[in-house]
Amino acid sequence: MALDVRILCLGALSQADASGYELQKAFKDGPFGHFVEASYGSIYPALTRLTDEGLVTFSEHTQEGRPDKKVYSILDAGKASLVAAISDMPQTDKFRSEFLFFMTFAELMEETQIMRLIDERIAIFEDNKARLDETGNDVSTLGQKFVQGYGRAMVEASLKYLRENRALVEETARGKNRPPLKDTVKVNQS
Amino acid sequence: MALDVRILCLGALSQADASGYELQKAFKDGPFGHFVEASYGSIYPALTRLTDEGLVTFSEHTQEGRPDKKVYSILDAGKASLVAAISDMPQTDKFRSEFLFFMTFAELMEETQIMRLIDERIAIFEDNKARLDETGNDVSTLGQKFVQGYGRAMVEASLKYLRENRALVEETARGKNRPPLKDTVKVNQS
DNA sequence: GCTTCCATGTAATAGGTTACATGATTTG
DNA sequence: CAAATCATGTAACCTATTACATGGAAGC
Repeated sequence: MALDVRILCLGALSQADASGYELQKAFKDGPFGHFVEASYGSIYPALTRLTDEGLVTFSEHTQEGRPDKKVYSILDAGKASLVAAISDMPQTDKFRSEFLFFMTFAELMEETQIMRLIDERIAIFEDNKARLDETGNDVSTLGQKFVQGYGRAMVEASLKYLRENRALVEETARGKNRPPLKDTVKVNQS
Repeated sequence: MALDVRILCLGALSQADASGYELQKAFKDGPFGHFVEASYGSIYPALTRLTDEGLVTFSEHTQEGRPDKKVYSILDAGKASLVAAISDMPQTDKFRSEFLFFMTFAELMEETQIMRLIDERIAIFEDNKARLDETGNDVSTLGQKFVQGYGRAMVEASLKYLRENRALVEETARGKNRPPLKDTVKVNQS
């Protein structure tokens, strides 16, 4: 698989040296955050293996008041490996959404639950948006800007859709003389 | 995990009886297509297990000119199980994009490769859009319409962003007296 | 004639997550 | 005083993918 945790680590290390701990944070909150994820249980073994393969090195840093850490740096072989990886054709995105699956069965839920689902969704995307704006400052290359812009476009489109349809669902749930819910979903047909 | 293949199968079977083969097709091309996926290697064992647990049954259908098939139906216990599953709070979406990861390292690629990447992406989304319009006819419930509309909104936002930025990247790649690529990415700031 | 579609199923393998173990320090 | 942050690592587990096995019929 082209996008395993090892390649992820190489990608992050190509931009800045980091420890395993920092890599996890970077995947979670950094500019990769919205389309990538990895746990410590996969990052640490990946770094060990990358070291064994001669793609990265590390130096140990002793810190006062904090645990020691290993700061990894990418080697030329690692850079070559990254370039090779991004020369393959990318697989199609994997998007797995429990929210959308749940919403498919909206008729099995109560209105209050549906609204709660949508509201939480909106809150999550507002968070995402805020985080994108925060991290906006430390992106510099064309690629990073493109990716960030893409993320922002998606978040904004999601929020727009959710807000428009939230209002419609709410209205319909309140009034009883109105046409059935299923005819009121507002779809943005281009 | 709330959204494993077993729940996926229950969800699909709550809407219509189907064989394992048909379920895979439904996940791939049907109304779930854009946010769910499952292979035969996971569906068949899942159906066996659901049967053992008394959540579904099947009847064997012998067909002329075609292999026999087992058509599965959801039982009341299965429906209850599905309702229980969608009562949990959904996990946040998992979105894993090789395309975006690759694009992050655009400076390591040649312009032609970047353009190829973007063009293929656009083609994929146009396909998705066409498929959404095709399957648009057999969705009927509020939930299905909501989910479909969401998918359409995402696809359209993606296409819009890709097209706008494709043009910009192309222009910048052609002219040499222009500002560097990294300053030209068009971001839709709300 | 080759490929795709129909149809089910198993085994090997890969890949990851969760939980655990450990422990000082800072923040609430 | 409890919780979160920093920091690394391992082991058990789970889940799903890939490849394989099988085979007729229909479409190109």
